[in-house]
Amino acid sequence: MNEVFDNFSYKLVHVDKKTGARAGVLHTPHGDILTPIFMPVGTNSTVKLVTNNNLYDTGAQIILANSYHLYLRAGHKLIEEFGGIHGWMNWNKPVLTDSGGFQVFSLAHLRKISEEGVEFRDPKDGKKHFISPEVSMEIQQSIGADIIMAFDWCAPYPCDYDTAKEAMERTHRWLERCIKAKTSVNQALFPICQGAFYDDLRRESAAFVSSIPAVGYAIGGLSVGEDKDTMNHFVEFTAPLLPHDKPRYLMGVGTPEDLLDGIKRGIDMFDCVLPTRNARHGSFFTSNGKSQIKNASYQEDPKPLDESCDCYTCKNHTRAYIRHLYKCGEGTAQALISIHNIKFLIDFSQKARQAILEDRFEEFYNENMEKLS
RNA sequence: UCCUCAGUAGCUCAAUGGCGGAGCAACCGGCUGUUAACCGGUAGGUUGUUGGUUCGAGUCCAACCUGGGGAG
Repeated sequence: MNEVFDNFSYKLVHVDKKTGARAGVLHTPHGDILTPIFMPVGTNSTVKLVTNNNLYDTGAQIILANSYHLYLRAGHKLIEEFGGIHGWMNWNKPVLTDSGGFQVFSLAHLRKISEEGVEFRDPKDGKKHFISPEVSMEIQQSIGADIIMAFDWCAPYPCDYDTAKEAMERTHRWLERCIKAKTSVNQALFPICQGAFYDDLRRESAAFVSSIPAVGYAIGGLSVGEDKDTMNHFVEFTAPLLPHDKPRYLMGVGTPEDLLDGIKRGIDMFDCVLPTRNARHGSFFTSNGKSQIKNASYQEDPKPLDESCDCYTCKNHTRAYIRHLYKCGEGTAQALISIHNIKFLIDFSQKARQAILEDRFEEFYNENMEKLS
């Protein structure tokens, strides 16, 4: 089993004395990742509206792509012919692919689940496709990301106990099938803890996934519509049940506040569509909370999006200019805000890391939570 | 000068003689392993003007004003 992990290692560098927040280094075949880290999402093998050079400039250390979307278009076999996702998109840093498990949740009305797997209808043309743990592994191995995710059943919120239990147990059986189907040694398969919003299920799922040797472990099924207190409870409850010496990935999270809350509770990796989706919708992060470039108050504002940010956008452009572009429907505005939002979250995760290394994460947490609210 | 068509929210247009609406623009908000450059909310009116007919007029009648088209 060990040879599977030869190309990966994780070193827990420091644990903040007061909070237990963690700083680490995850070594992958395409480079090291300094945790805690925010990972931008590039579903279709591009972080929407952001070119690679701009993405490198944000300090992105690893990006996500999606198996389901790339299987439908352009096709995982084609990507494999282009040298896997790194060659395909000419990105030389680590990549993580999601398994399609989130689409069990997000495309709930377009899919049918069975023990064997999930039948999806393509939202674009209605054609049926069947994805099983084995198919997901095949897709993800062709795509060739450094980190691949188990094919899971992400349950909705709210979710009754019986369904939550069924989703969790099936996720566990599917995990075993993923492990059996996986043959590549240059990819780390992360198991996913499910269990919806029930302590006993979360405990059982955390114990199950922890019993399986892996480079890192994910917490799935959160940030699916529940309130913050609920999410924080289940992160706080679940994270300590996962192996202490392995990275913990909280899937689909989040906002700057969510990063603070997650890191405080022992999370090491985050991904979220918010920085890019919100950018396309005109919303940007600042040290003092999010705002909307559409607001009339920015019409003549000569300041950058965030005065304490040194991203390409903030170094070069004013709020007035970006607002003008946005109101004119110029995609450049969305691209500029995307760059800013991504760098903002990555910087934020790395500042948190520095605070952890210096045993001052609690102050960092309090100070930023105050400013962001 | 005459004929003709039109005039309703910032814009483009709806509304049998019976509570004046929509889309866009404006303003504001939401978005969490992307079906999302999306979704939602708010505001916005002396229906060109003045008279008339009518229980009741954006709607019918008259005059005028403004604009388009045509004739001379």
